[in-house]
Amino acid sequence: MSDNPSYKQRKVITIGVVSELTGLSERQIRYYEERKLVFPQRSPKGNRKYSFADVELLIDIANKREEGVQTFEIRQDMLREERKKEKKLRKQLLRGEINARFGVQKE
Amino acid sequence: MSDNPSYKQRKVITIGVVSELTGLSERQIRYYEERKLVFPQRSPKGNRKYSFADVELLIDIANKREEGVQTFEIRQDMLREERKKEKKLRKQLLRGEINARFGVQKE
DNA sequence: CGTGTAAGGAATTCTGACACG
DNA sequence: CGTGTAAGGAATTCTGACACG
Repeated sequence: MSDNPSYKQRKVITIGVVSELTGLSERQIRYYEERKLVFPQRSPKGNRKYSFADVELLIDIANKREEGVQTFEIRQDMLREERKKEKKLRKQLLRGEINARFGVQKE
Repeated sequence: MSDNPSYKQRKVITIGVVSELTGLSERQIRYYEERKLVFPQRSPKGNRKYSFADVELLIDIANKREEGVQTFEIRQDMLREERKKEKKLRKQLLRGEINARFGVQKE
């Protein structure tokens, strides 16, 4: 009751901390954004803010880069994955499985 | 599998973000630390880092302050709560309920 | 392509202190 | 007691660019 699991998604971590957490340089992190692999939020004054999910994604990216995978390919794979998930979700929506899974919410 | 729920406890949020999240001024947040209500971690260069749990605690503190509760009393209540939980935990340990609850981990 | 670095400026954070009440 | 503020310095972050490969 009240334990919000969206901690993982909240964008609250500054780039310096992300750098420590991932072992990547700030330069690298910003570059991966340029290549559309990560999408930090911006604070009012323009500072980047990342989520734990972003941190994990960046670690995955770092691993792929070590294997020699180019940012371009990483992006392709990510886009494919996304489409796959969307497709699945659309199917579920059609079948009304969402209600079934979570129980029908009556206001 | 692999979804670490310790997001809530990781100290990664800078004081500026905590201020936005809680509505408290940085001055207030630092003062509550002085009064031993919150315990941020320090980065190598001395910057404070907070967890989501800290943020929630600070929100609770803010609510109590609005009700006129003094930091001194808030601290007392927190210490009492802690002792209560420790007592409970000690009991469980004696009974071996920990293993029962989580299943026996064999390395 | 992916990353390092120096550059200059703007914003952040820190501490210790004075203020008011 | 709890919080605001001005002060001065140190660390952070930002962008655009040049460099190497």
